[in-house]
Amino acid sequence: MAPPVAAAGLKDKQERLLEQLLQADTELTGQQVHALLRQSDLPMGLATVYRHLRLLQQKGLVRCRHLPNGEALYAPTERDEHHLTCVDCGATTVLEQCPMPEVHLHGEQASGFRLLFHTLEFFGLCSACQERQAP
Amino acid sequence: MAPPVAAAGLKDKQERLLEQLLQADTELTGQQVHALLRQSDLPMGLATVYRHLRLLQQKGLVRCRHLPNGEALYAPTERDEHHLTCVDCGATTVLEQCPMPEVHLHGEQASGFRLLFHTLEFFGLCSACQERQAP
DNA sequence: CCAGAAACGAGAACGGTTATCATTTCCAGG
DNA sequence: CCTGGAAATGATAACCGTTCTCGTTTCTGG
Repeated sequence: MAPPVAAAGLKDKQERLLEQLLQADTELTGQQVHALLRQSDLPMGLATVYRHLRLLQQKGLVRCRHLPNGEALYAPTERDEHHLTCVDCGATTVLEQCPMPEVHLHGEQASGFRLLFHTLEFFGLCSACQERQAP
Repeated sequence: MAPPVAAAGLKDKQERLLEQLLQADTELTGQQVHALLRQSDLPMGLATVYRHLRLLQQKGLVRCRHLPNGEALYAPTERDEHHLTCVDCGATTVLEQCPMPEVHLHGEQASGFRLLFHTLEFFGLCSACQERQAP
């Protein structure tokens, strides 16, 4: 009956983590997830956050991409978003639709691999950065 | 006439860097490039290597992707390779052919962006890691 | 040959991620 | 209910690749 507050340690932490990612409207860094959970009813240490984030990846539930600066961003796999990122300032735009709707590797190529997810990212210079370095 | 040795400071460092990447048969990390150049006839500092690597990216001549562990790998854009990476052990396989031969964003989506390159990476579990965690 | 600007590079600083390891939580049996 | 061992946890230290800083060197073209 009660809202999702006040409950404690009921849900598996992993579920909770995934939930957090689903709720967010953007990709989150490990630290951000940690910070959000920190002030929820089920806080968990940074180490645990990263541990489960990796496990979720191995289950194919979470996808992870890296910004030019090396930061890692996590998002639920079911959200099939891809991005356009400026190589200079790092600004990223979400692409409306996956330019590659249905790509699956030819079974053979993926010898033995169990495919979990893919990342398709585009890089370029945003107009601002183009101008800034044009003159 | 003389082999590429003994010459010095003739070529622009940036060209040299690109050359190094072209010669290599795999992607290289910034540190590896630095190390290689270190024992060539045109050594350059680590900072310089990274500086130019970024510039080359902005020119669309070099592509960069990140391994699950965050390391950055550089390769010439003209080498249109993509990979299959194990989320667990990090092992990567080169895909024979780009599963997405000709993708260009609809001009509109890339409002203002000047497209330089893309990275399409697949992630999964290699057979070894699948077995290791199966039992 | 000279002054100002751009490029360099050695080493310090950074910062996100991972490893450590002592402690706590689970659980299946006694 | 106890109990002992295994797995999970988390505070903190360690890592390590990358970026910054800043004094020095190299270019440029006047």
